[in-house]
Amino acid sequence: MRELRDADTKTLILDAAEVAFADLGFDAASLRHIISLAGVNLAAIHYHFGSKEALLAAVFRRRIAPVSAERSARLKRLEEQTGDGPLAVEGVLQALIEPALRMAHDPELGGPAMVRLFGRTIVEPNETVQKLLGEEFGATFARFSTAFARALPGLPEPVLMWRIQFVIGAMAHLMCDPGKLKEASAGRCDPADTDLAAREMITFLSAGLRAPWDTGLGNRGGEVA
Amino acid sequence: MRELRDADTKTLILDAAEVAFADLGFDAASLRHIISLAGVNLAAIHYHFGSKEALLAAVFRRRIAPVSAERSARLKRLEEQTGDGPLAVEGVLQALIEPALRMAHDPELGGPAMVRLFGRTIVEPNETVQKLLGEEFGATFARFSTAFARALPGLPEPVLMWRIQFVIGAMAHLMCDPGKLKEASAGRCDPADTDLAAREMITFLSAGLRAPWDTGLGNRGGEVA
DNA sequence: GTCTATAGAACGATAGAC
DNA sequence: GTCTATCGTTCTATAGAC
Repeated sequence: MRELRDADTKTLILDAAEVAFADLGFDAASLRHIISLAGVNLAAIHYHFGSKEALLAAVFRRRIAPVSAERSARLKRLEEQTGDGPLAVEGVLQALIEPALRMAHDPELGGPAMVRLFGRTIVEPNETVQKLLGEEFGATFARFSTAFARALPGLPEPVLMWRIQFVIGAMAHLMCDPGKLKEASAGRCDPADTDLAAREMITFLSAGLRAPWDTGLGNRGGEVA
Repeated sequence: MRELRDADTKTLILDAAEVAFADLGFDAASLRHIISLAGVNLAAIHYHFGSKEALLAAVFRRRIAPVSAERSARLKRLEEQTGDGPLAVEGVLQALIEPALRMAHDPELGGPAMVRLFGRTIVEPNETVQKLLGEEFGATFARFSTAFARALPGLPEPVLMWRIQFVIGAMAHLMCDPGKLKEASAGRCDPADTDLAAREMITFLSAGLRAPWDTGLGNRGGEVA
């Protein structure tokens, strides 16, 4: 466990970069802004990380492993408890959402800034960032796609693909810009209440995922599970 | 109707900026990139628009008025047809989504690039861009918030606020990065098929909006409408 | 209105002393 | 490992000729 009181330069940079990338986006967050937040020298970034791009990768990798592990563990537990039947959609969503939102309450996991950065990364237009996202999230994405398919037997695969994109979009939007909800609701909705946020998301998204689908024959597909 | 064959400098710049801002984001799309797309001089941008920020505002304003008008008209028609009862959720979603996606097929309305830009703007971290979005979208947002409330009587307002954010997030993600769905589905889902996209979105989102809600007392709220 | 030329600032990255 | 100083580039914005 690293002591905060004498955090080394590398950690100071990672912490500052996390906040800067989350709030401003990759392009707009300059190395000079990051060093001023971290209270270190400009050259230190290149010494420890090599480049801006490598810094983002380091920030991301530091936090994503615990989240991915927790997601995977929850999914595995759900699968074991379920046996051979279809998975509960809510359970799969929980395994996807809660480990990400849990970061907000634990500075060890990154805190609220890391939640924002996770969301931001998904909608970041920069190609380098998207490549990094694919490398770091690809396995998790595939794992959950399969789980959703097993939770929604009968749902045609293309329809599921559309719906998974909606799930990701809704998650990303709330995670990367929680201020918007607070502002729109004049403070009555608090995105910092992550237990509530998870519940609201799971309620909404599970209903969406389970919606009857259009068979393309003018009729509707059956209810799922 | 403006002739494309001898479009004036101002229009050339607007067209190029639309594509550049949509694909790269506001910060990453440089004026030099835009003038090279447009085939005009760098000074021309400042002469016609004054600043990069003012250029984005001009790009945005040129296209948003027809969309907002169409959205409002559809909502009004729905309200007139409905009378005093609750609005159909699907109808409200249609009025919100279809006018935006319709841009893709009509170069007069901006084409596919403008759909991407609409989505991109929503998730753009730049403060200036968010201020512009608030000014241009605020009235529409308020109008549709009211319509959703009327379509979902009994749904507590804070819950509705959460759900509207999920709707916006799902829309924005699909609009600003249609390539992701195509890639994730290995080409089997085509986001360019906007009729299908609208149907999939409306099916998913209306089910989410209508989901039973948690009353906070351990029981569930009634079904809506 | 359209251009060339350039100002002035900020950027990522690096060399080299300590 | 840490720093200062600076390189070379790119950015938005502008001055001024035509």
